[in-house]
Amino acid sequence: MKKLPASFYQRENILQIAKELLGKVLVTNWNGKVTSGRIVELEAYNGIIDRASHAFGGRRTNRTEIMYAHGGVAYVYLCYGIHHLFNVVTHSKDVPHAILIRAIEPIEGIAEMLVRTRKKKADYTLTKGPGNVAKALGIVTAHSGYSLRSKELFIADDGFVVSAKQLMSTARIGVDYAGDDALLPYRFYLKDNLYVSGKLK
DNA sequence: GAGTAGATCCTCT
DNA sequence: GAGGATCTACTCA
Repeated sequence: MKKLPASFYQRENILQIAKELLGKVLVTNWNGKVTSGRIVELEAYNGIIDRASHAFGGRRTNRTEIMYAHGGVAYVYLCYGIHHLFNVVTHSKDVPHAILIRAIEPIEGIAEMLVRTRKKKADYTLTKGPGNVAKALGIVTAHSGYSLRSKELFIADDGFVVSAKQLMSTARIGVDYAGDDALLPYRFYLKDNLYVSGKLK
């Protein structure tokens, strides 16, 4: 397990980063409770030219300020008053690129995830969907701005290789308000993975 | 199995 | 004062 270097996040091509982030392992370690999971679904938000992004048009507010930081930190925000959504900030300073982690496949600390999500048994709903990912990993808005190379929160490479056959891309979910930009194929996921959100087939 | 309402609160206008 | 990068549970069939 190797933590991804800062240089991984600070590249310019967010789609390239998004593809490479698939299959990596997201780990949290709050108060000694380790939970981790493999990233199986995510969406890219392509900065100021992306209508679906909070930073569209260069909007800069207290909330989105984190997106303008250098790559390699977390951007967490509250949606619908209930769900914490975890994003990875990429690119260099002042370019608000971010990648939303939509689903992971649990690896470590499943018992702890069950407690956090108040579920009775572990199934594919445990970490399916962005709201559940943050909940299972214990990520809340207070962690926004947190480094992804810290002791408590990081993304690592455990040698898992995503084959070209598994790599799927589609339009993003839940961004109908974004007009034509909602159609961009910026959502990436691993084919046939149970934890991928959206319609079950 | 499909469709929809309700939860619930921070952020920006 | 409105609405959102969502999820769950409940209804109805």
